[in-house]
Amino acid sequence: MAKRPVTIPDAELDVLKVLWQKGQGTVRELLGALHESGRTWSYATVATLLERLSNKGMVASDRSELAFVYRPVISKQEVRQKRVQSLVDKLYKGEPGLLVMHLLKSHPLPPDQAVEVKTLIEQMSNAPPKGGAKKKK
Amino acid sequence: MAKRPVTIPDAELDVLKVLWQKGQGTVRELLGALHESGRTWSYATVATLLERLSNKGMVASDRSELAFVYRPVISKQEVRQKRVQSLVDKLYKGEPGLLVMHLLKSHPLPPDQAVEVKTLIEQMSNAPPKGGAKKKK
DNA sequence: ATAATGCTAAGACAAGTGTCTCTCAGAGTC
DNA sequence: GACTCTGAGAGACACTTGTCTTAGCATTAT
Repeated sequence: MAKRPVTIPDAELDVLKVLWQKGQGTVRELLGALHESGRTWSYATVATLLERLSNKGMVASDRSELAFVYRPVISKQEVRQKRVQSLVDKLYKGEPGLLVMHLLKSHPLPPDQAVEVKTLIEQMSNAPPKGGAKKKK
Repeated sequence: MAKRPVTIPDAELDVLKVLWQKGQGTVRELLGALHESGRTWSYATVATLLERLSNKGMVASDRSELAFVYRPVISKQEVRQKRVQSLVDKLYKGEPGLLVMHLLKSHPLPPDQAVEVKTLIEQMSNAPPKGGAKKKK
C-alpha cells in the first residue's frame, strides 16, 4: 500500500500560522499567541503539534537558548499551493478555471479586487500561457 | 469539548463522486464504477464508506430492491462550497479574492475560460453586488 | 429442501488527529 | 544544598480514517 502522503491537519496548521506570522518562537511564546487568537490549548498540546510538524519536516528547531526555538520550514505559499491543488484535483476535475468561476459567482469581490483580477486576465490574454516555453505560436 | 464538525474524508468523497455521477447505485454498482476509475477497494470497504456517509446524513438508502440503493443527499455544489469556504477561511483570511488572485497567477487559464472570467467580472462591476450596496467613499 | 450466492451487520486493526497528564532534568533562588 | 519554576519527553486516550475479514440472513438456482 502506498504510504499516505504527508498532510497538515488543522490543528497543526494553526500552529504553523502563528509561526509564519511571528517568524519563530518557543512553545510558550506560540502558546501565548494561540491563546490570543482563541485557541485554549495547553502547553503540552502545542508542544506535541510542534513535535509532529517537526517530524514531518515542516518546522525546524534550534536549542541554543534555554528552550527550543521553532521556525517554519515550509512557507505559507507552499501550503496554499498544495491545498489548492488538492482541492482543484478532487472537486474541480483538475481545472482551476472552474474554481475561479465558482468563486466569482458565489463570492462577489470587492471592487478593488475585481479591478485587479481584470487586469491580470488582460495581461494573460496578451501573453498566452501554455505548457512549454515562452510561446512561439 | 466542542464536537468535531462533520467532515467528508477523501475516501468517502470518492464514493460520493460516483454517486453524483450515476445518480444512485448499490454497493456493487458503485464498486464497479470505482474500480473503473482506478480504486481497488473491496466490496466491504465501499459498504463501510457508504455506511459512514449514511450516518453523517450525506447519502440516503432505500431497500425496496434486494440490495440497498444509495443516493446522495448532499450535492456536489454543497461540498464544493464547504471545502472552498474552509480553504478560504483557513488560508486566505476569509477573502476569496486572494484565492482568485492566487489561482490566476499560479495556474494560467485556457483562453476560453479566461474570456468567460473576464465577462463575469465585467458584468459584476456593472451590476454591483446585492445586499451590501457599493458605497462611494 | 439444499446448496450456492449475494448482501448486510459487526467488528477488527493500524495509523492519524486532537488533547492532555506525569515525570524528570536544568536553571535560578534563598 | 533544598526548593521552585520551566521546559522537554514519554505516553495516554478517545475518536477518525482507510481497509478488510467473518459470520449470518435473504434470494435464487438445482
